[in-house]
Amino acid sequence: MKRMQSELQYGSNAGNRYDFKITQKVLAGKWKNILIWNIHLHKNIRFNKFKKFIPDITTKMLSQELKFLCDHDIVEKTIYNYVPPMVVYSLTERGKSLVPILVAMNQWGIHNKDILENKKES
Amino acid sequence: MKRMQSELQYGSNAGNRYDFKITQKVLAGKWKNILIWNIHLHKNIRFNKFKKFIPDITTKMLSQELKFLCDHDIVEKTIYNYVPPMVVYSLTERGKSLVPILVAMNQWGIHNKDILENKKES
DNA sequence: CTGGATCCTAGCCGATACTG
DNA sequence: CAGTATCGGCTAGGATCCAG
Repeated sequence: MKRMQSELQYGSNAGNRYDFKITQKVLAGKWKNILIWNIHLHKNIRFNKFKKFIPDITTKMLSQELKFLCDHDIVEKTIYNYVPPMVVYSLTERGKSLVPILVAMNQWGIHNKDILENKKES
Repeated sequence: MKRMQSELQYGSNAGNRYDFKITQKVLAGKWKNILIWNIHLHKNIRFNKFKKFIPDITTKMLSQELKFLCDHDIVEKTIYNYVPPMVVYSLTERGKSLVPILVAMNQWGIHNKDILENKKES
């Protein structure tokens, strides 16, 4: 057997637990963090509004990532049976508890923009 | 032209700035955060010690990710011209400023372990 | 309007072998 | 001891089309 890993990679043995990996899983990828951030900013968003706020995203990725976040209890969807249908997404309590981390990451990013150019200033 | 993006994807227009993307870039992937965390825990580490603390990593990934972190001024390497050679890695000030974020992510992970199993409890 | 299903590609990452 | 080079699989994510 190569490794009897769970869903996430820990140090395999070594008693090390990298619990931040759980958080990373939820924020990883190109879109998840942007989606959470936008829902946070606007409190709740309808499906098509995302594409207005985030022009580059495709419906596939939007749908897929939103589903991921709902399945992991970060985001909550409310369906109104109108014609045409209306679906509103909002943050769960768990999702809201993620915001401070995104804020911290945002702050760090602002104070460290220069790493984008400065590749190795000898 | 499709999009005149910089190195990172912002919302392309929309005035939105996702500065946490900068931070994500530094913590992204399978190993970068684990490496930073281990250097933080042990203050400084020699190359081969990493493989002791992180058994699953290959030398390729270790070397590659360490280089990335050095190039982005997160990690600092000190070379001692011994025989055999000895190289020690430590966190820069910038790298240390990343630790609180990893701590926060770690805390969030500990308090939200259940998302790993609970896929959608209706 | 709100999605799901398919196909396809670039890049991440692992396995393995080699070097100063 | 401390790396680099090469080959290749897997998967995240984009394009496009279809559906309730």
